Formats: sequence, C-alpha cells, structure tokens
Amino acid sequence: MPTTHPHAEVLHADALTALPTLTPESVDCVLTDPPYNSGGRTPTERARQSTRGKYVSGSARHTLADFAGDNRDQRSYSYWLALVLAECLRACVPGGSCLVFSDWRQLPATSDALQAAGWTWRGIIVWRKPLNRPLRNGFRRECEYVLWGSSGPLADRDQPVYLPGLLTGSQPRAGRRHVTEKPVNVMAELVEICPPGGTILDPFTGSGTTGVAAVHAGRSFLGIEVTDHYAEIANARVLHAMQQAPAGNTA
Amino acid sequence: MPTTHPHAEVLHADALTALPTLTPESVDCVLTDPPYNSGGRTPTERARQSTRGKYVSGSARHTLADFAGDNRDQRSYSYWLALVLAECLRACVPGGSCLVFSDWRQLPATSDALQAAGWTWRGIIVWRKPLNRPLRNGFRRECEYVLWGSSGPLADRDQPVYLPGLLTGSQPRAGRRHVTEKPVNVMAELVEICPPGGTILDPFTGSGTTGVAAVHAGRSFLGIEVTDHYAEIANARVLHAMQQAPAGNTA
DNA sequence: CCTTGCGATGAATCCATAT
DNA sequence: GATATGGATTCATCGCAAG
Repeated sequence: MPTTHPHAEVLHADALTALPTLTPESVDCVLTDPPYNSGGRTPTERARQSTRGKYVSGSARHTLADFAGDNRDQRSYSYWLALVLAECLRACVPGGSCLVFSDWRQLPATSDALQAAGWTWRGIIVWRKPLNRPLRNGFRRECEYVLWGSSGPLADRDQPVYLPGLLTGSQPRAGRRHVTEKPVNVMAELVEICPPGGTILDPFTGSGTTGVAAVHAGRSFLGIEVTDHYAEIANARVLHAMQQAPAGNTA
Repeated sequence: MPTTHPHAEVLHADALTALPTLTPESVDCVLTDPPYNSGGRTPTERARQSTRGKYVSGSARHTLADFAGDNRDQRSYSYWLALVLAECLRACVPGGSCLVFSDWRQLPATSDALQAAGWTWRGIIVWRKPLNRPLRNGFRRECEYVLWGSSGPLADRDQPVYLPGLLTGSQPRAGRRHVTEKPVNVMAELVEICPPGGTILDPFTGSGTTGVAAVHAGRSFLGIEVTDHYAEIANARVLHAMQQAPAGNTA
C-alpha cells in the first residue's frame, strides 16, 4: 500500500507520444475508451473530421465539440490500438488489468489488439444502455462492451473482490460534456478492478469521467488527452474531484 | 405466406454432410448453438476431456451424455464453422437471418466465420444468465452472446418487428437434457427474427430446444444432429411440440 | 414534495434521390 | 456505376415543467 496521498493529473498530449515516456510498471490498471472508428456510412464519411456528424443526431448536433482520432479504417484501428495497448502493458504492473471499451462492430478487432499487445484476454463486461434506438426488423443494439485483459496472472489481493459482468447505466444527457461520455456509476464499478490506493491510466481521457470515478474511489489517476478542449475540461473535473475527496482516502 | 401446415423434422446426420443436400433458399432463418470448443486451457485438455468434464461440475456429471465435435483448436474452429455457415447461407433465402451462439472466448472467431461464410454481420445479442459463479478478483462471466448476420439486406415484413438486444434466462437445471441446453424463453425471442410461418434451420440441434421454440411460435423446423442419443430426444420433443401446437398456427 | 405529462434523444440505419 | 446527401424512422428513457 502506498503511503503517499493519491494524486491525479491529465497530460495534454497524444497517447502514442506520451505513453513511451512513462516509467515501466508505474501504474496498476488501464481503463480507457478509445475512439471506436466505427460510425459513418461511407469511407468519406468515416474519414471526415466531425464526430458530431457521425454520432449525434437531431438538434443536439450543435452543442458538443468534436473529438480527434476517429478516422481509421478497421485494419489501421487494430494496428494503432495494439501499439497503444503495448505501451500501456509496459507501463503497467504485472498482475494488473486493462479495460477497453468497444462497440459490437469493433469488438473482435479490439480483442485482437489487446492480445497482440501482450495482454491476456480475461473476458467481456457488458454495458447495457437503457436509452437506445430500436431497429426495424431486427435486434436492438442496446449494449456496449468492455474487454478485460491482465498482465500475466491476476494479482491476488488482501481483500478479494467479486465484480459484476453486466453493468447498466444511462449516458449522461443534461450537462453532458462529451459525445461519448460514460455514466459515473458504470465507471465506478470498473475502477474496482484496480487495488485500493493504486494508479489508473487512461490514454484517451476525453472529458475525464474515468478520472473522476478513480479519485472518488481513492485511486490515483494519470490521464492523457490530445484535444485541447477536453484536456482542459478533464483537468478541471479531476481537480474538482480531488478537492471533494479528502487526500489519503483509500477506502 | 405458405399455405401448407408447419412441419418439423430432425435429421440424424453430420452437419457438413447433410447441409449440402438441402435445396437452395429453402429456409428463412438459421438459429444454432455450435459446440464452442473453448473449455480446455491447453490443446491436450481440449482434446482429451469429455464434454461432461469440461462443462459440468459436481453431481450433474453422471447424468448427461457426451456430445460430439468439441475438440477443435481455434483456427480449425473458425474454418470448420465458416464451412458450415456457408452451406447455411446457400440454404437460406435472401434477406434471411443467421443467429449463432458463442461464449466470450469464441466471439471474435465466430464473427470471422460468420462473415467469411458470406453473411453480413448485423450485431450481437447478449444473453444474460442469472445463475453463474462469481470470479475471484475479477468480473463475472455472466453472459453468452448470439451473433446476428443476414443474407444481404434485411428482408422487409408485412408486420415490422422490433426485437430486444439483451435477453435474460436461466439455463435449465432440473430435467435438463443437454449440457448446454438453452432456456425456452430466450429461444422464443430469437425465433421472432424468422417471419411467421417460415422455416428455421438448426444444424446443431442437440436436445432440440430451438425446434420446440420454433414450433410453438408457428414456424417450421429443420434440425440436424449427429449424436444418436440427442437426435432421438430432439425428434421426440419436436413431435410432442407439434401435437401441442395446432397445425396451421402461424400467429 | 411527489406525481404526471410532454418533449427531446440515441458511438443509427435505411431508402430514395442527386452528383 | 459508384459514391454522396437528405430525410424518415423508432420507442424506452430521461429531463423538465406544471399540477
């Protein structure tokens, strides 16, 4: 158990640039939500630099900023994600876990990347989104997925934990900061895979929900975010969470 | 709409032998649960163990028969499943759907096989199993998955349907006939992807739960099962279901 | 303060039309 | 002929205002 106070920080940088600068085995867990590179009807539309146009419909289209790095084809996606996750593995302690969000379409490619990077695939956590569109003459796409890997055998714990394999949580609506912002209750369950007092790394921080959940649970947080706009927002949110949570809380 | 009575039949044969004999475009939907080949950790373990040893713990071990075809490595699994699913595509009407069960470990390989066979991948349906073992220091494996594909663009319907993307149902325990028997309520939701009065093909019939659900929903059923023991059971169950459901019920 | 009702929305998708 | 664009579609859920 670390005797230092928990800390939290968001680097304003590209993941593939910043990750190699991290100290090996300096974090206990990786928890991240990469751009899925999944939407869009045509190659042109996928490659376009507006994630709002791809993912947000109706009148909400004008309110949120775009995010970067959502313009790869599927082959490049696997390759790029494998590079990122390999650097994450290097930065992570043996026995630590890696959790990566994915939609149904990219799930196989994400599992390839996770394993190509050297993580041992451990399972799939299902995130059910109550708010979703029906699909005519077919099955609703009402879930997203979190792929779980570990760096070698799972580390044992003083206090064993038993975590759920299916999480339910609505995407934030009012006051949403990011097109793909995750609900705090879902992130709160996921950060439990990190031992109390440990450090969580998120190379695609976005609006910083992972960091907020980490700090609230007494974990330290290291975020990386390339878009100015979101790096600022994430920093502010994480610092705010630090002020709420008394330093030293490792419950 | 067919004017003939619904019919149901289980062939006692190997899938790859029997499927090529089917008339092209003679079924409306494929719904099946292939042997997952994923229980053992090592090739030796996979090849040696009986299916009872792999999938059944405790006292149920004595009562259920082994089933065949569960000893392929992952590469062969994809290849073999692609062959089977390609034959299914040939037998299926354009616009028809294919639903294939998979566990988390085989999901990527199953999606490869589905697409290699020529089906258009449409999504993942999550099956939540309420009864499951917790996992120490990790996330429960409480879901299995159904991969959904279509033969080209989805066929339109007189009565559009909007189906759920997450199903909950407990595996049968008492009175279970097969090690991997599926709950009837889950199968009942899945058969709805087949137009009323249409025919459902299941090349790995097992104890015939798919057939029972199909008949109850007024669909015709064509099953294929290689193991004597299960082919008999499935035939009996499907015939029994036919007697319950009045012929001509296509509701 | 709790309940009711109305309106907006979703890491979309489909088809028809235009380029 | 291939690709791009526009507009319609669907409903459980959630926010918000009114009662």
